[in-house]
Amino acid sequence: MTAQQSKFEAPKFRRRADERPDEVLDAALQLFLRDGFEATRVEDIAKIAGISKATVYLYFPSKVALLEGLVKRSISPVALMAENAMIQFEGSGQDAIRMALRLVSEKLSDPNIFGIPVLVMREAGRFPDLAKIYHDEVISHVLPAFKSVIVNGMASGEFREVDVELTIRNIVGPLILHVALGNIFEMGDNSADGLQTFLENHLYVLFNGLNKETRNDG
Amino acid sequence: MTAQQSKFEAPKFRRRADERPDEVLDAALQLFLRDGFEATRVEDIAKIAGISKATVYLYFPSKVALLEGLVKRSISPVALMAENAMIQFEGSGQDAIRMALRLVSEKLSDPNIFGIPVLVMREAGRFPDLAKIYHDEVISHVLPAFKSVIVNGMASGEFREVDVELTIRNIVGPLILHVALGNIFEMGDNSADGLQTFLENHLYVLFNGLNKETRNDG
Amino acid sequence: MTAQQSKFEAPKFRRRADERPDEVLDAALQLFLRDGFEATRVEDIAKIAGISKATVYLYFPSKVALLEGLVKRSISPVALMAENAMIQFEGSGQDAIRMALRLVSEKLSDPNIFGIPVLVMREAGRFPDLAKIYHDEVISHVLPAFKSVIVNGMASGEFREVDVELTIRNIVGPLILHVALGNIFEMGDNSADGLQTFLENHLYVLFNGLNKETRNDG
Amino acid sequence: MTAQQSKFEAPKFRRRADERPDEVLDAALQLFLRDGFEATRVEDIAKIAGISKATVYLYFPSKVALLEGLVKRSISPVALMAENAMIQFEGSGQDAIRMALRLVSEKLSDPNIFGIPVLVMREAGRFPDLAKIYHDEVISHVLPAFKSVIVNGMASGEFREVDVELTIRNIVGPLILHVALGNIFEMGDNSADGLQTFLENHLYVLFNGLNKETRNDG
DNA sequence: AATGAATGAGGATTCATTCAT
DNA sequence: CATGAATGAATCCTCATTCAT
Repeated sequence: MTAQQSKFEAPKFRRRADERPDEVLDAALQLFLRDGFEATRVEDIAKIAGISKATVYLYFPSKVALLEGLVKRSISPVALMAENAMIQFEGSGQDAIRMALRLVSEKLSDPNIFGIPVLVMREAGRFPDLAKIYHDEVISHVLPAFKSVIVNGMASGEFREVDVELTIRNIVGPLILHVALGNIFEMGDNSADGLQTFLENHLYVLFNGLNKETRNDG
Repeated sequence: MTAQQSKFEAPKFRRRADERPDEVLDAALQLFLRDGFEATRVEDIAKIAGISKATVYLYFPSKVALLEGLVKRSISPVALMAENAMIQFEGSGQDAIRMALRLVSEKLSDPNIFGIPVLVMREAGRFPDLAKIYHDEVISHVLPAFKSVIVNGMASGEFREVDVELTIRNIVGPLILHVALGNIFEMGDNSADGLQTFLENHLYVLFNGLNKETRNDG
Repeated sequence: MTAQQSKFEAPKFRRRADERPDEVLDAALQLFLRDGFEATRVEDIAKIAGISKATVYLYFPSKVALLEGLVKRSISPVALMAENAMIQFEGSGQDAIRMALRLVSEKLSDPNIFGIPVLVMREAGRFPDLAKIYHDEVISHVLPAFKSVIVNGMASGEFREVDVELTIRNIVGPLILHVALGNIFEMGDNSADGLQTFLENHLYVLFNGLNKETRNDG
Repeated sequence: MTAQQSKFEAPKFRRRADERPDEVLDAALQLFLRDGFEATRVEDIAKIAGISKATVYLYFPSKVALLEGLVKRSISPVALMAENAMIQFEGSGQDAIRMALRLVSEKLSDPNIFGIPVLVMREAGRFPDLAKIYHDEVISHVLPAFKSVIVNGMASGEFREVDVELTIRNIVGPLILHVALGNIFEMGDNSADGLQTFLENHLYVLFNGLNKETRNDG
C-alpha cells in the first residue's frame, strides 16, 4: 500500500511538497463525491493521498478548506475558458453555445472536474463560503456570457423571444442532470464518448425543439 | 405551541399518535434540506416536532429510516400520479408532457415535496438503499412513461427523431436545476408563481427550440 | 472499579442527577490540582466520578466550565461569609481580622476548598473568564472588607499608619504561601491542626511585629 | 531583524551560538508565564526566538528541559546571593532580612526573574523534577539562611519568640503574593518602583506589627 | 548548525442510539 | 407512550518530536 520503494533507499516520508496539495485534493474529491463531505474522514483522504492525517493539515487548515480548494482548483479555469470563448466568439449564437458546451463537456470528462458542480450542489447549503466561492468563480462568469449570447441572438432574429434568465436552465440543466445521474445512480455513462453523444442530442433538441412542426409565432 | 386546542376534538393535549410520524418527517425534511443528512441532529428534528429525541425512535428505527420515509411519503404518490396521467392521456405527445410537468410542478411548490429530489441527489450516493427506493418508486415509474410518450410521438410524426433516453434529460433537467438553484443559491424563486412562469418558458423552448428557423431534417 | 453493586439489581447507569455535578467537580478539582488544567484529561475526571466521558458534557458544556464551576461552588460562599463577618463585627480591628482569618482557614482545611485559590493562581492567566469570576466573586468581596477594617483601625488609633492596599498582602500572603507550599512541595501540613498552628503564629507576628522593641513613630 | 550587523564583529549574519540558549529561554519564560507550560507551543517559542522549531531541539532535548533550564539559569544565582549576604551579614537580624529582601526584590524587577517562582508554583505539581530543582537550588539555600537569622535574633533578644519555620511564610509570603497578583490579575504594579514601595511597607509591618500598642509578653 | 517536512499519539467534543422509569 | 439520563464510538484537530537535507 505504501509500497513502491526501491530496495535501495527507504525514504520513510519526504516527497516534493509541491505535488502534495494536488494529491490531497484528488483524494478529497474522490471521497467527497462518494460519501459526501460530512461522512468523509480526513484520515481516509490522507490514506489515499499516501500521507498521514496530520500532513493534510500541513497544506489545508481545515476540512472545509479542502472543499473550497477543490472549487478553486478545478472549476474556475473551465468557467473562465468558457466565458472567454463565448465573449470572443464571432459566429452565430447557436455556434457560440454549441462551442461553449462542447468545451465544457470536454473538461467535464476529466474525473477531477465533472464532479465538482454536483459536489457543490450537495454541500453548498451548509457552507455559505463554498456557495459564495462557486458563485463568484463560476456562476458570475458563465451566466452573463450565456445571457449576452442569447440577448444578441434574439436581437439578430436568430433566436426566438424567450426569458433569458430562465432559458439558461434549459441550456445547462440537462447537462448537470446527465452528470448527476451518472454519478448517483450510475445511469448513463460519463465517459468522454457518452458525454459527447449526450451533448449532440441535447443541442439538437435545444435548438430545434421536440416538435417537428414549430410555431412561427415567436 | 403544543396545547391550545378546542374542547371539542381535544384529546387532552396530545395529538393522535397517527399524526406523529408525519410531523417528524416534516421536521426532518426541513433540516435535511437545510443542513444535509449527516449534519442534521436527531435531537433538533425532535425539538421541531415538539417531542423528545427518544420518541423519534418510537416511530422510526434509525436516522436513515427518516430519509427513506420521506421519499416514500412524498414522492411516490406524485410519481404514480404523473405516470398514470401520461399513460391514460389521449391527446398529443406534447400535451401529455405538458400536462405531466404541470402536474408535477404544482406538487413541487409544496415545500414538503419539492425538496425531495434535491435531497436524494445529495444523499443517495452514500445510501444505496435510498437510491434504490427512489429508483424503484420514482424513476422506474416516470421514466418509462416519458419514454413511451416520446416513442409514440416519434412514431406518429409529431416529434423529431431523438435519442429517447437522453432526451428525457432535456425534459426533466431544467426543472431540477431550477429548483436546486432556488434551494442552494437562492436564485430565482420557487414559489408557485415562479415555478409556473419557469415552466411555460421551459415548455416553449423544449417543444419549439431556440432557433427561429428550424431544420426540417428530423 | 465500577463495582459495589448489590447482587440483586444491576443498574448499569442511572443515578440521581442532582448529585452528579458535584461529584464531577470533586473529581475535576482533584486532578486539576495534581496535574494542572491542561494536563488533566476529561476522561480521567469522568473515570473518578464513575461516569462516562460523554456524561461529563451532560452537566458541563466544556472543560473550562468545570474550572469556573469550581470557583463558583466552593469559594464564593467562603468569601461572602468572611465579608459579612467582617462587616458586622463590632470588636477591635485586630479581632475582626483574627476572626476572619480563622473562619477562612477553617474552611480551607476542607480539601474541596483550600485548593481553589492555588488553582486560580495557576490557571487564571490564560482564562480571563476565570480570572474575572474569581475577581468578582472573591476578591471584590474580601478586599474592601479588609480595607475598611484597616482604615477604621487606623482612624481609631488601634493600627499604625500603613498603606492599606499593600498591607493586605501581609495579611493574606503568608496564608496563601502556607497552603501553596503544602500543596506543591508537601512542606508543612495542611491539616486542620497544622493550619491552626500556623495561623496563630501568623497573627502574632502580624499584629505585634518581629521586633521586640517597636518604634512608636507610627 | 536577522541581518544588519557592523562589518567588524559580524560573523556574517548569525548571532554566536552561545547566545542562542539564552534567547530561547527568554522566549520560553515569556510564554510559559502568559499561557502556562502545557498551553505554550514550542513553535511559538521558536518564533519569538527568531529560529525554527527544530532548532530549539538543538539546544534543549525537550520542552520540559526549557522549564528546568529557566530555574537553573535565573533563580539559583539570586538565591545564592541572598544566602551569602545573610550568612556574611554582621548587623542586626532586622537589617539582615531587610537587606536580603531588598536584594531579592531588586532582582525580581528583572522580568527574566520575577516570574520564575510563580511559574514554579504553577507547574511544579506535575513535574517532580522541577520541584526538586527548585527545592535544591532555591529553597534549600534560602530557608536555612533565614532560619539562622531568626534564631540568632531570638537568642540575642532582638526578635520575639516565634515559630521559626512558620514565620518564614510571613517574610516571603507577602512578596510572592504581591508579584503573583501583579502577574495574574494585573493588580498593583511590578515595576522596580512599585516593588520598592511595597517592600518598605512590608518591612515596616513585618517588624513593627500592625498594632500600635504591642504586647510585651513575647 | 539549521530547517522544512512529516508524523504518531492523544485529547476535546459530538451524536446516534439505548434503557429504566 | 414518552422521556431524561447515559454512553460508545467516532472524528477533527493539535503538537512535541524526529529525520533528511
